[in-house]
Amino acid sequence: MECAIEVIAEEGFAQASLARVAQRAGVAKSVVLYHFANKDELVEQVLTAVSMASIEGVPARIAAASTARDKLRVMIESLLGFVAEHRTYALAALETWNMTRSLPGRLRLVAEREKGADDIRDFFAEGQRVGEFGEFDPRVMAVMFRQAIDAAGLEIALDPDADLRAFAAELVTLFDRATRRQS
Amino acid sequence: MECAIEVIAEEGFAQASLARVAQRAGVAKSVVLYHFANKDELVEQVLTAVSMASIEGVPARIAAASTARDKLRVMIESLLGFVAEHRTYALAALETWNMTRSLPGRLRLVAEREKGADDIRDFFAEGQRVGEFGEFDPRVMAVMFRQAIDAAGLEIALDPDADLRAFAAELVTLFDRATRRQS
DNA sequence: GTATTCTTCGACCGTGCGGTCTAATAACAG
DNA sequence: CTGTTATTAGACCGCACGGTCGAAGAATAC
Repeated sequence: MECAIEVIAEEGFAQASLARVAQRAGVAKSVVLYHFANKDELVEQVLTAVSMASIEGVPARIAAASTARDKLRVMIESLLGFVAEHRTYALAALETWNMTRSLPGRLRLVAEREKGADDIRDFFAEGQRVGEFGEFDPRVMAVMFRQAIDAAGLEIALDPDADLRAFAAELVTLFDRATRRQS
Repeated sequence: MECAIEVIAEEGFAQASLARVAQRAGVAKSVVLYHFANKDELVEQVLTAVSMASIEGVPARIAAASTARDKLRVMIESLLGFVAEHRTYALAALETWNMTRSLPGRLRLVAEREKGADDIRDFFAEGQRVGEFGEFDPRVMAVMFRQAIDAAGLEIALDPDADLRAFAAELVTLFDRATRRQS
């Protein structure tokens, strides 16, 4: 699995054939299929593992923040911190998700991701309810939040030396302004 | 080519084989290769055609706007208007771009897209220079602008009946706030 | 030590891919 | 009508893919 993630991240999802993954792991192709039943299962477990890893410890840090604005900052910094520290994982997640969207029969994964989006939307809605955020469609803001996280993955995909700390800081101020009250 | 765009948009880039495109066009596979040399050329021309179509008339409308904030609004509304009116084209562009990024040897196309990103970055920088925009990294803002446009494509990919007009309105206010002066 | 289970390997299979080639046909120029 | 060119169809090729299978080797249980 580790090897699968590496291949996807470094060579792209399209190049991540079972043979290529097996070669990287130093085993025969059939060994991969012995442990994973079929390729879809491999991909699904990769996606699950990566997304689990990406949000590890984030809920705790969010709970430690008192205000909604602070939680928002923590979320951005945590997620981009993960991308920066686990570039391979982040790239694999980006690649896999992009491909998964178009390939057929992956509705379960899409549904899961949408559920995560709902959580973020609810967070913005709650921030509005308590009066911290101004008026905006929380769903649209949630979509843009996710796009911002994905953008971090794109950054390191195009430039491995990208300064994600500065990028995160920019995103924090951007969303801070975008969620302000008053017109 | 029209058929290629349709297949990519409706069935996904991965399913858009030469045979599938030819079948859709009602011709033999070899006919496609007679007109396009190879698949890469087809993809490249599709991407070119779609991106040309997406910005058709946009420069004129931008020039008609006087302030930078107005130009920003016009850009968002124009691009999302295109997505709404030519969903097939927009979906094909999204699909193709996503795949192209990972596939090898497509550096030319990536470079072209990056040039377009530079233009948007310069637009934001100019807006800052004349004092209309506040302080932020124009490159990051340009990245998020592009992500916002892509988000529109994702919207119609997940829900064909998505209300892009409302989505555009939300984006306009979002970016309007994000580019405001003062902290 | 033997029987059983777990794991690995490499050969193999069917399929669909991008791409080539040949022959037949349609369009057209003189 | 004739020669030429543009266009089409379909058979074909080599390749890489996901996946299967049977035999051989490790581990483990008793």
